[in-house]
Amino acid sequence: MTTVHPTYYELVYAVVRRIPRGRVTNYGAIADFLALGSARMVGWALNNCHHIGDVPAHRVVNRKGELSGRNHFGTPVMMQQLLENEGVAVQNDRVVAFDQLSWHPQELGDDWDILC
DNA sequence: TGTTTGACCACGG
DNA sequence: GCCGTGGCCAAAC
Repeated sequence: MTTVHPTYYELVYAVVRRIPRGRVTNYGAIADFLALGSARMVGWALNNCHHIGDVPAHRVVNRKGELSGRNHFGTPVMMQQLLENEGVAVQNDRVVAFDQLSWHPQELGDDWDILC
């Protein structure tokens, strides 16, 4: 591991940590905000998020609002339970009123680059 | 070093 | 409105 500067994972994790409680976002929004890589890359990064432990990956869903990553949690229902615990209604492995709960990283403000 | 693989997205048919 | 295809970029093999 010679690379010392923040990896792409770090950026993704940082954004995911900033997702407000009770809100959800999608992979494309994160990738678009970072202006790096692609939505696939975000999913790939989240695949390794278990290595971190404090990343609320359950707040990240695909563009359709489906819990596409539920299979990567301990149990398939864990992701849904976590969301419901935050007040996010989930039904049929899909976030209800996803359009309303959808959140974009740009909501953080222009100071994000500095915070990073 | 080239190929394969992803928790995706947009587009066209 | 569903299905196939291409694009995207970084890690693993």
